[in-house]
Amino acid sequence: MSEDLGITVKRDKDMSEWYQQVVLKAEFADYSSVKGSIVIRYWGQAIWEAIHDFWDPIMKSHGVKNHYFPLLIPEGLLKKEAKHFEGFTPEVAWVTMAGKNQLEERLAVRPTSETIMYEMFSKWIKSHRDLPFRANQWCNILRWETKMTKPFLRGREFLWHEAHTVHKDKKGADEETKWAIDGYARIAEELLAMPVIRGRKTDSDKFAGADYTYAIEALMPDGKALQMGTSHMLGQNFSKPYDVKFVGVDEKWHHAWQTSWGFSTRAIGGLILAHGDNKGAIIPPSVAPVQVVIVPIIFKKTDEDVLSKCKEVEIRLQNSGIRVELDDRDEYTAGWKFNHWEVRGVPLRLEIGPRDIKEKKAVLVRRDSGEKSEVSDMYVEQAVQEGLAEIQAELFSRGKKNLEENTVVTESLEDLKKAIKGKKWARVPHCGEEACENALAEKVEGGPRVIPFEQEAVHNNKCINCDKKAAYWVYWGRSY
RNA sequence: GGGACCGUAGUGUAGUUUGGCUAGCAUGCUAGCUUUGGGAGCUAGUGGUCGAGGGUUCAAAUCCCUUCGGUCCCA
Repeated sequence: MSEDLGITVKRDKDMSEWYQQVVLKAEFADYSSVKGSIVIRYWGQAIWEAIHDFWDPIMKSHGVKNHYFPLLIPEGLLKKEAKHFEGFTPEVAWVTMAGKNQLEERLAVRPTSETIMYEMFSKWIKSHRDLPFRANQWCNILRWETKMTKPFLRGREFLWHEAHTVHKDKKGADEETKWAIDGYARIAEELLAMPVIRGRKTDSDKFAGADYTYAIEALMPDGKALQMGTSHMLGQNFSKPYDVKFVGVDEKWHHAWQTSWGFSTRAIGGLILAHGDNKGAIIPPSVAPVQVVIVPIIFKKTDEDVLSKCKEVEIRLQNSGIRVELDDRDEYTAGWKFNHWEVRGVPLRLEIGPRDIKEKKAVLVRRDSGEKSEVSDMYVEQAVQEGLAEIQAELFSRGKKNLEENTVVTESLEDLKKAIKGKKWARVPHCGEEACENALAEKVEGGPRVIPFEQEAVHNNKCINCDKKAAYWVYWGRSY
């Protein structure tokens, strides 16, 4: 056995190196020849599809209709909302040439699609009867990051879904913004087994062009926060320049109220970071491309029996709606296969050998705990179902524990510094003023992550940085 | 925005300080035999524009410059 096989660094020792090895060795993704552009391989793509398959029907039943809008946005169109343009300008890539010819107007490769969508919305929406209007697209976007790219977590090109909604009044848009962030929390918590904090971004951190931005933030095991989804209340900031308006019941024209919200492949990176261990990834059963792998333990004389039993069990599990794979490759030993599937994070492994057949049982092994148990052949389906449910719950409660143990609640600047040094984040009172926030960022590593919806009383508390009265509790920490 | 380190076969690396042999090793891959309850063994074979471009030199993986890519640290 060589030391090079498998993951060669401990997760706690060097999380960055560990993460990179898991992504590559478990075939979630591979580097392409363009910096910050990764190839999402089958293992990562399957998880993205699982997220899609969970969320897409929820959106549809909420009235969202899927569309596809063009990749390229003319500069003039992108510029119409000034703050939006200013915010995205540093990261926009431009198409300036077509063949040998310079284009008359350069075209932006979409960093997000508000502008190109709203130009169309203004054409399509005429009456209050058209509202609420909800359009979504699953697509790729390009944001030209210059530094610190990391597969899934920060890259130039990534996949996401972006939904854009139009409402007749502020109330409708406010409610929609909240609905979306609650939905994202469900993806994170129910599907990906990652507990998150829901809240509002501080003004310095909100989406360029929004009135306010809601976000969900998860805490990674290295103490860095990961923003996993955002929902923006756009107010009338876009409806005015892009002329999205309707005739109300009062027979007058009104500018509409809008929201936009997105969730990206970044979540895949979060999932790997959040659940993995020294052996590799651990994928929550709900999104695992393979939920249980059957590894036959084969000896020459009996291999026909073992293989046919494995096939039988595979079909039985399939019929119970379980994603199962039989690893019947004869070029690898059983031990090799164990490691192969462990790096990839398959939640359960079922071992079936001659001994098991004789005793009418199988050996079931949990990826999260390594725990082995013998299950009677009769109850294999049930045991697998239960095992999957237990692992899903266990991963979530581990995450919950990590979140609780690594959240410090303090009103002291020193304790905040100590928390950040100790790879935690902290919930602290803040006055809410941007200058003060910047001053705090000078003193303490990290930045404001999110103002949680659930607020404790603040009236007796002073801002952690200045002596003014605190306006809210905010999570402060380093981030991806 | 500032700084540090790294780039040699599909993968991981030795060699670079002090320029000089046919660029070495492991793993992978291919074939055969053998083996299988935690990355098996033997034999034979395969695989390299030393990231790219330029310079110095009789001679460059090695020294110099530029550039691309990767990683980390600080703001």
